[in-house]
Amino acid sequence: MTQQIRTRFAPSPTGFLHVGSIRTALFAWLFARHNGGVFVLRIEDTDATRKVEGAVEAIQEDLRWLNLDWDEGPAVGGKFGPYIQSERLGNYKAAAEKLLAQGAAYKCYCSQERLENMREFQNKNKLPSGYDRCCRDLTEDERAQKEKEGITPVVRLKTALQGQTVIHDLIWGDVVFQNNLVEDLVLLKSDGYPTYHLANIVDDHDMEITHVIRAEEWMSSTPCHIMLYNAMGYAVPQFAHLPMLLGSDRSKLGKRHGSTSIRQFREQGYLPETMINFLALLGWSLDDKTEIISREDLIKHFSLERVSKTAAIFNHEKLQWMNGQYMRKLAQEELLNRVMPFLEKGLPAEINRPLDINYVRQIVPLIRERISTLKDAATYASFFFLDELEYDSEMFVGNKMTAETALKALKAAEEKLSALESFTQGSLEATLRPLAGDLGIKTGQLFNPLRVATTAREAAPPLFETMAVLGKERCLKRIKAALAKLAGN
RNA sequence: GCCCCCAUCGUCUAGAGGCCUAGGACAACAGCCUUUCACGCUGCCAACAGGGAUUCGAAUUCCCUUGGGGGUACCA
Repeated sequence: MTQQIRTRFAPSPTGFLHVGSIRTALFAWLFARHNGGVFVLRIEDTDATRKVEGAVEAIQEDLRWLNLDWDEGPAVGGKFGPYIQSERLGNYKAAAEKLLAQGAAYKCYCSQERLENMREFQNKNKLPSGYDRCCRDLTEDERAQKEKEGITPVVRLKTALQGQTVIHDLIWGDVVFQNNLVEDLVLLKSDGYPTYHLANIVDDHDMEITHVIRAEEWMSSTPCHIMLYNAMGYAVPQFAHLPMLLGSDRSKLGKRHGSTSIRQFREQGYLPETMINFLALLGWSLDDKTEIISREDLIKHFSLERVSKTAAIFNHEKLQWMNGQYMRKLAQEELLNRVMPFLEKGLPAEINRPLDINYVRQIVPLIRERISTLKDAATYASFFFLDELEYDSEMFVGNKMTAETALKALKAAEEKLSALESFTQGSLEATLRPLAGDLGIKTGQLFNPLRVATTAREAAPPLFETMAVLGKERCLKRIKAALAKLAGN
């Protein structure tokens, strides 16, 4: 019986979750689920200055939206709780004290100013960067002196000065670092909070995390983490560093690249299943052809071996295409339910709320092939709801068309339609198609002005279905308005 | 500057020495379908960064160059 696999996602509550973080969460979650393991959510709020109000709740909401469930963490608890680091401060302090006592760490009294000067000097003289270990070998007297001066020290790790540390990464293989280049990182800040480095190691150990799955940007501090594990007498977990997510200019995906928080994608009308599928394929692939893959298959087939090492650019076009795929795959009623809130929110203010769901139910099949996000529905379908349409008379005069033919066509259509009892796709087509012939014009020459009259759009769903949904009264009213507009020009 | 890493079509990727005249997808382009727009379908453009080495044989192994990314905080 092998050890139960436990992974965690450990975001800091500094705002809405970034899609890159979500990708990390997804991979950690998939790895746990694939292996029948445990997925832990832990909040890393050790930077008091960056904490954002409500972020802890927002993180959970986004994860729930994506259906990435956690077995232990905020809201669900667990035997290793609490899962919020600011509630575990005692643990880190104890760890720091233990390291201090065994001589594996030391107090550093250097001022910010001195550190800045040091960095500048190092850079200028092409020296390796890192703390110069000024306080590492302070004598008892020197330390007493500093304390007397009232300086609150930080605690730094006493890293090995020689030899090398090897990371056995599940994705990158063995990566070797020279120990003398590993910095004496700060473990405990002067405000009493731990840094990420300390808190992370202590919690991952206490929470029995077996696989640390995190972003590539953590690679370079991993040697230090390994030293920390060793100094604490902890077993070193397995590491898997995920390749970066880049923006279109190949730099770290950030605000400059448009939407980056998962919340923004949600608000733009992307489906959670799209986001999961899309993100899973950023750095992982099943084979040489699979693009659309279900959550179940993802769990079934996910493996770290198939994670690539190359950073990936976030491709919005492909995401949009994929969202269209998922939207079209949704059952009619399901799509209706998802679209409703976006219509309620996105339709022009003058339209009466709440919307009639039975009316929207007729509209959804007409627009589903024509929109690629839920949000698109509001702009695309607004003409179904508006009382007064705004016509651009140019639109009536399309290819091989004059205002006169358009006027003639609309006039004739109005008469025919007024007399029509049943207003269905079939009856409309049966009435209007022959009419074109009677008028001696092509069907397009009749249908196009009619489309513009009833929708005020050049691109709209199929005419007869659209008119049937709009209903006789609305259609006639719009045709009259169009006629007036045309006559006026 | 210093440390670490990466390198296949514009983009996401398949490829773990002969199956590769390098496959799939998005995008682009050209068609078909069609009352518009879409959807769908068909076709097409397009890549192994460069140079050495190993080998009968290299996209696949090694080295160098170049390019790119990440780190270099009392942030995570």
